[in-house]
Amino acid sequence: MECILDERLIYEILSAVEEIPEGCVATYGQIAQLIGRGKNARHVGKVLGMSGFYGEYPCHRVVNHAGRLVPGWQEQRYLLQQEGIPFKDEFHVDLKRCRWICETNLD
DNA sequence: TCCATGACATCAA
DNA sequence: ATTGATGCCATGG
Repeated sequence: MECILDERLIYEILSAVEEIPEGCVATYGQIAQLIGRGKNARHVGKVLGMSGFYGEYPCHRVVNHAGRLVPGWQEQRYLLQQEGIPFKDEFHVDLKRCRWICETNLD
């Protein structure tokens, strides 16, 4: 298996994602900041895209800054609704109400 | 090294 | 809401 990204980065990202509590969602940028890499938001998405290869993670609880769901991944909406995540419309969650507030992130 | 790509972020129209 | 520009950083050709 060719290394896609630094093993450490992958570990940090997946660990952070695993911390997202049920009923909450986090943004890519938020996860990036959580692991001390605010600039690497894009890598978060990249890793999540292969998260299934590393194990099972609640990657459906990660959305972009606008609260938009992953383009092309229909099942995500279903999964989030099962957890009671509030939606603004078909493709956007209501970040104001379900954004994960993490102390590590608040500092 | 240069260029393209990506489940992104932020700001300006 | 949508589009474009810019920033960011790792990976791959």
